[in-house]
Amino acid sequence: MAKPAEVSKSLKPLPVPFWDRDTVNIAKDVIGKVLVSTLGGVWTSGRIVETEAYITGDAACHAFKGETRRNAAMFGPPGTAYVYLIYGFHWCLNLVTCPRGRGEAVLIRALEPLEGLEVMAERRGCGDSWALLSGPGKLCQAMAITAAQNGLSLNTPPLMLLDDGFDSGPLIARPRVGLTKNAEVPWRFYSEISARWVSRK
DNA sequence: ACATCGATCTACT
DNA sequence: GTAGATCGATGTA
Repeated sequence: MAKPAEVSKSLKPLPVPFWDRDTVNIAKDVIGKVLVSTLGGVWTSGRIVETEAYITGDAACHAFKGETRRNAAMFGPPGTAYVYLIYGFHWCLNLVTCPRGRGEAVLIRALEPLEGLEVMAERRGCGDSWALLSGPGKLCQAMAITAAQNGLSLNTPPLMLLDDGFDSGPLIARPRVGLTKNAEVPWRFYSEISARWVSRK
């Protein structure tokens, strides 16, 4: 689907070398990038403002005990989506990182709304832009992301990860949310200047 | 088979 | 602050 008129700057896909580093650094560097969904025939987008890293040897990582049917997409190529259901209600979107087959990923926790606000608000049943995408389950609902997108590339519609050159500035590192295992490590990151859009401070 | 728990969110008190 | 919605993976038998 074509870009809407208001998409201005030089939006470009992330280059292959972007993925060629460790997952914690990818979790930091993906903040500021633009996530686009064209699901449902509607262009919706948001800027990533909050992420969490999940890596090999990390007891909180879904891949910790090896590959299962649920987490299989985590072992796919870098730059693809791992989508899973949490608490029986909410879909969560992860970016699979590299190297392929290690089962590492970055959880997308919050976005600053950019485009398609009306559709996203309708899907969410909520008109407050600050609450539209401020949580992993919320952003999937707003962008119509479900298990149907599990394993898809993030370089082609319906899901795209784009760079418009935005500088997110300094990041804040905090412990990840909702964990019992390995709960202390500060592998949740968010942009200080975008803090109004994050799920929690 | 059954019980428990989890990378959540909303609505209520 | 906490109850409740409800799915899939996992552990115990």
